[in-house]
Amino acid sequence: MEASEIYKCIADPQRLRILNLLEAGPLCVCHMQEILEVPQVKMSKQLSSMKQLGLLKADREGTWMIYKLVDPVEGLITANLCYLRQAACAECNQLQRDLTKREKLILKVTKIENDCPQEVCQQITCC
Amino acid sequence: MEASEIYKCIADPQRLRILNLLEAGPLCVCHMQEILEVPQVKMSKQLSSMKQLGLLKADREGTWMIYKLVDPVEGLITANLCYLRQAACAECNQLQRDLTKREKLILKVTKIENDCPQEVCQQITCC
DNA sequence: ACAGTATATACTATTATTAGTATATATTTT
DNA sequence: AAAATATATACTAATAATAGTATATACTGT
Repeated sequence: MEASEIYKCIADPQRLRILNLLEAGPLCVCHMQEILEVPQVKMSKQLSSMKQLGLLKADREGTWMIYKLVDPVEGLITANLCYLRQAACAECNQLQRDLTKREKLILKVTKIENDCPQEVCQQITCC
Repeated sequence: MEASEIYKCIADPQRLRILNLLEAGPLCVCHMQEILEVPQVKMSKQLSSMKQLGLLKADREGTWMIYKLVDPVEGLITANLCYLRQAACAECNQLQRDLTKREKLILKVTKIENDCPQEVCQQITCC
């Protein structure tokens, strides 16, 4: 895979947010959709293009589709996310907020609604 | 400056090559043009867009325009270049070749032709 | 002032990317 | 088998990015 393809992916704020979320752990489409507040089509199309690129993979769990980060370029994505999460720009702040939102959402669907994909709710570190 | 703008810049192989060259030291347009083997218009337009973005700055020296890297995002560009220069992809190999070509060109225009911008030929480390 | 060299810009044509609407598929539940 | 939920795709419209040709500017040396 060429480096420019990865950068092209990161270069879109929406896609960067997706990478940021998935770096923290697998998520299904509808939850990402809820966190990022985007229409379903857009989310689905972005995920499918990133999957085709080789940056993500997906497994079905019932009607849910669970997406995961692959990071085929040996740490390039991870290293950049690590940098961006503590950098100072509007986009970077958003990444941090998204992670917080992710935590809350997983807790809610797991503990309150009791309706969460296995692979997602397994991520809860403690109570 | 937003992160996505920098990534959009890096995402173009040609622009990445420019950043890679300038990270090694200032260069004038015609020399970059010679190393990258691209038409003058293309080089000029890319440089001007990168300058407008705030990634580069330029100083005139006679008829030459000397471009320099700014790296306003505190190490983000440098860190990625550092990574890419030793990574394994076609684009990454090109970066290394460009640096070699740069060395040779600077030596040639300095020592043989004796016709090199001050700021450029100052970079020669030793004989 | 003129010719030569280096660089930049305006304008146009071409191609790539994104967004939106509608519809389709896959799975589970009833 | 029908309804509900989650996700994906086809198609079209809109927008952005790139490339190319021609021309302009800026400086130097004669």
